[in-house]
Amino acid sequence: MALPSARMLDIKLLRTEPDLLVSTLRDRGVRLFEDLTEGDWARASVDRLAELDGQYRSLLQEEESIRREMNENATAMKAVGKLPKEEQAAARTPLIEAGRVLREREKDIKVKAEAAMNARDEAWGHMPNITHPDAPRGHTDDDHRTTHTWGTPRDFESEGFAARDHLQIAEDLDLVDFAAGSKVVGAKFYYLKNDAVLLDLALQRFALDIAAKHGFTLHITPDLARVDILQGLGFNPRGESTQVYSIADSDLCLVGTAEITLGGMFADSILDREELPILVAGLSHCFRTEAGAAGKESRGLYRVHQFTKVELFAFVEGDLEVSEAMHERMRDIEEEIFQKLELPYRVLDIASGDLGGPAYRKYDIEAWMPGRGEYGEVTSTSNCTDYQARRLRVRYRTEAPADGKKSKGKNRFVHMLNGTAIANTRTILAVLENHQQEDGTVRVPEALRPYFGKDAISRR
RNA sequence: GGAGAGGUGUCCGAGUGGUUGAAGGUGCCAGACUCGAAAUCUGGUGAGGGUUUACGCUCUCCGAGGGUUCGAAUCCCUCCCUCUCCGCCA
Repeated sequence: MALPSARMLDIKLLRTEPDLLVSTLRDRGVRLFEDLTEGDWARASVDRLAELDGQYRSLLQEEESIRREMNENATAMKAVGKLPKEEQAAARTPLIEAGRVLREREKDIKVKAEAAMNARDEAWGHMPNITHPDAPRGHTDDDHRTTHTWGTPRDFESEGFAARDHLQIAEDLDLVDFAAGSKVVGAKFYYLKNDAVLLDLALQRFALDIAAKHGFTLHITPDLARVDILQGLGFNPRGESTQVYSIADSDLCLVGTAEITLGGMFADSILDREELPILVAGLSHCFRTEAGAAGKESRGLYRVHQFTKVELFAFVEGDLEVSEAMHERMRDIEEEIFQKLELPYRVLDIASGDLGGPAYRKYDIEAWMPGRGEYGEVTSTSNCTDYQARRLRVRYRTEAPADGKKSKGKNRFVHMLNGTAIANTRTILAVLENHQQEDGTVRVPEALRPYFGKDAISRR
């Protein structure tokens, strides 16, 4: 399903809204060209893009005009068959000769046009999505806007004991085996043990039930996907600082999230409008290389190479009002989950520089993590508008305008949204740390007990 | 892993190297009939790109990529995928 060219944003924006693209690049801090990084690099980048686009289009027109001549030549050849037999040979000869010449010219121009297109798309492919007007602008973690908080972190001091971090709790209750993980696989792999196994499964089931309650169709997805699907969703498996594990001698990658497998489900298809919105939830394992992520957050379960996650995904009509409403809804579902788990959190409206390529707007939920004494990311939900849909060609047929005319509906790109229901390791971390008790056990929140089967996590 | 079949438009499904962008059906839209609906009948309906104020003109697309030819859905090569049967296996 190779794409003719990478069209992450509507290329027409380059001709109609260059200023919007300039501010997009500026807000996101995305440099498209290595030699354009100083001064008004954003403006210069868009100018160069426009130039590359112009070069391609003029070559394309040249190529098409030759094609038309070739077609005319072939049509003329057909007419020869109607001439008297003795005249046919004489009529054919010049046409065959003309056809040969045209074919050579076409081959030549085709190579040039293709090269021009690749040059344009190479740069265009790195153009990120435009940004929601209300999303904060900036490039550091301090630029995120806290929209609201929920719950109050416990005051362990007043409760009379010192909070332990999840590593300590896990060791005390024999819940995680990091040593075996690094021996058998490598650093940042782990085995869950004992009650942690049951907690992991309980969280999965708990999240799936909430997803189903909200109308999401449940899936267990593959843990691998093709490279072109990953690219369609805006992931870069080939980059040098990639987060993606690739399978040798194949075009497959281990998925870093079920966003990939869910989002790819309708690649290359035209949906009926009545089917929308399509809400799917997917349970998958997630694999991340975490290249260059060594540092203070690397201990324990916070940043690991493999975890299990329940992901929410939505395909909605290609209308900002619709997708923005769905985005709020997905964030609400995430909040519902963490409220039921009784975990204090704050919600961040992510700043432009940290949105990544596909997202138009992104909300993160950060749960309170007593072991670190700060909030840490546990979920993330993005409205990617039509950015991913363009590359994957996920469209839907709009209704014909009710004007009584014979005009029919147009095909439009859907808007695609994703969000975390539960990322297991980080949620386990938050549950252990927030609900630890003085006696060393961990209280299981009410909502989770039917799934966990007990009211406390304890040592076996 | 062995043997075979096939990949065509929203979907299903025809297709002889040259009025085939593609029969037929389905779906959809409009109209007729009807109190209304169903059924029936008539007509219209593929996608993407370039160009144009617009009407329009034009290019590409029949799994993907090459090749043969004046001309390829149709012939050749490579690859991918799907299905059926057999074997193996959780």
